[in-house]
This record gives sequence, C-alpha cells and structure tokens, in this order.
Amino acid sequence: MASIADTPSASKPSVVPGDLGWHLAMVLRGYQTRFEDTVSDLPGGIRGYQVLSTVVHRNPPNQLALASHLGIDRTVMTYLLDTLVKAGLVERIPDPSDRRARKVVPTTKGEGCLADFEQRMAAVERQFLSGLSEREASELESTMHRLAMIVHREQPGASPCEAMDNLP
Amino acid sequence: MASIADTPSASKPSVVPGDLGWHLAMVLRGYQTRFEDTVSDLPGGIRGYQVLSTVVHRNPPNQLALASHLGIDRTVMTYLLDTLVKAGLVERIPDPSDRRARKVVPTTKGEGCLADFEQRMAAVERQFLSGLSEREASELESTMHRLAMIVHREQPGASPCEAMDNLP
DNA sequence: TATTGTTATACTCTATAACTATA
DNA sequence: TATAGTTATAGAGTATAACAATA
Repeated sequence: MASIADTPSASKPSVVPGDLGWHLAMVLRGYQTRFEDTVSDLPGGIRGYQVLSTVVHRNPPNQLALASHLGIDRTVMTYLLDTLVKAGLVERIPDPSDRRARKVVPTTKGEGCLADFEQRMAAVERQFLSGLSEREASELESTMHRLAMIVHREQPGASPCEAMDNLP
Repeated sequence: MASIADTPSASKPSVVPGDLGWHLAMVLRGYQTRFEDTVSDLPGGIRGYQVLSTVVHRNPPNQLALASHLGIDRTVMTYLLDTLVKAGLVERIPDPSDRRARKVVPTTKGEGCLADFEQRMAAVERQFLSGLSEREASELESTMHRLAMIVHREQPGASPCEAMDNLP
C-alpha cells in the first residue's frame, strides 16, 4: 500500500505551486462555515451581515458602490436588499442629487441588530484564529488586509467604491 | 454627498468583525482569477490542475481520499476524472487489495503537463504576492498553511486523507 | 451493514441580457 | 449615449439520493 513516504518530501511550506490557493480556499471555507452558523438567523445570511456592516461602517453613496465593494453583482444586490428591507433592517432612500440612485441606510433596528451580531462574530474570529499566536494572528490580519486592497484595486468594477477602500 | 470622512475612523486594520472574511474572500477571488487564466487550457481548469497536482505529489490511495483532500464531493470527482482520463492525463487503476476502490495515477503525459503548468503557476504566485515583502510573503504562506491544516482537520470528511495532511 | 464509485435529479448560485428612469 | 436600479431567463456549480459492486 502506498504510504505518504512515497511523496517527495518538502523542506519548506508551499513548495508545490498552487498550494497557496488550496490553503486560501480551505481557510475561507472553514471561516465561512463558522460565519454561516453565527449569522444564520439574520436575513440574507453572510451577505446580509456584510451588507449591514458595510452600510453602517462605510456609508456607501448608492447600491452600486455597496455591491462592488462586496464584490457582488448589482442584480444580486437588489434581491438582497429586498430581504433586508422586508426585515426592517435597512431602508432605501432616494438620492436628492441623482434621482436614479438610492442610498441604503440602516434603521435603528438594523443598527442594534448589527451590534449584536458583531459581538458574536468577533468571538468567532477570535476562536478561528486561536490556533495561532497573538503575533501571527495580527500579522495575518494586516497582511490579508493589504493584499485584499491590492487585489480589489486591480479587480474590474472596483472603481465605484475606490474612495471607500483607500482608508489608512 | 456623503464622503468617506463620515465613516468611523479605524486605527487598526480589521477592527470591524467580519472584515477578515471579506479580506479572505477578496484575496481568494483575485488568486482564482489569475489561476483560472493560467490553467484555462487544462481540462477541468483549476480543479483539473489540483487533481493532477495531488495525484502526483501526494499519491492518494483512492478517489475518495483525493476528493476529500481537495474538499470536493466524490460525485463531482467522478466527472472531473472522466475529463482528465479522456485527455490522457491520468488513469484509474484497480486496487488489488480492495476491488471497490480505484487508484488514480498520472500518465507520462500527465506528469509532463503538470511540470509545465507548475512553472506557470509558480510565476503567477510570485506575481500575486509581489506587493508584499519577501518576509511578509513567506510568513503569510506558512501561516495560511498552518491555519489550513487546523481547519481541514476540524472539517467533516477530512478523515480519509488524514495521513496526507500530517506532513511536517 | 458499511463503503467505493457511479449515475440521475433537483436546487442554488451566478452571469447575462433586456427594460425603466434618469443623467 | 451612458448610468442606477430592476426584472427575467439560462447556465454552471452543488447537493442529494439511489444504485451496483465489494468489504
């Protein structure tokens, strides 16, 4: 029976090209599973949370900016917002300076709801990174943050929310 | 017009719970876009590459181990392998010790093909991380590797390929 | 009875295009 | 003509269950 001893031994991690992608996918899947469980009560699940969080913390000027910040299509954003509006968590208010556009703002209920779920999410993230040292975890977060910014800027469709992503 | 100045300012990265997930998703998407372009000629695309790479470098004992290592359903693996077999890159050989199982092995053509695509993939990964310092990039790779192992071990369905994942 | 691999079906995303109302 | 938002449709991807062969 072939055992693991047959495989070429690796002195450094990620010696096989493509391994980085495998690791990213595995980590993201694990994270999303925990995320999903945490926000399953929230309308729209993970994306509902992300929309609510973006609306509250980043104040996007319209739906398109909101959608492209989260990397989702504007057609999907319509459905998502319908769900959140129906649940009374956000509102669509017309932009007086551009009557085509609508600005999405949280309701009082939405803000309270987000605050509640953020506490749970923070606990989940801490638990998720608990296998790493304090320093490793914070370095991972900051490196991922930088890399995400680089990727997002090079991605098509990033333009409408550039202003939101150039925070220090 | 609301500007970014309205948002609560952040002194540290990832102060908003859930940001880690956003960053992971953004980075993975950027990575996969480049990956996809690089291996678009290969049957099965990204997954074709990953299957070929796993078969060559990790020598999984059967299809199920192969599938669960990559986090793919065994039913999907059947289709994927059909494609790769038809392209002459791998073969299914019966396991003499368990006649239900089939071991997937690369053909000579498959090995040559993988070596070729690995060179391209290595270049893509270098370019992908080029915005980071040498030290940051290698630390990111090793931390992601560790975190992926932790996640994978906790994931259901990980058992059939445990032996493959416990490499140093 | 449990497991490996295959097949068929249904469901969920996502991508695309078409439409409106404004600019 | 181009853009913000909506709607409808088709396709890819995924999950589920059922099945045959073997343990």
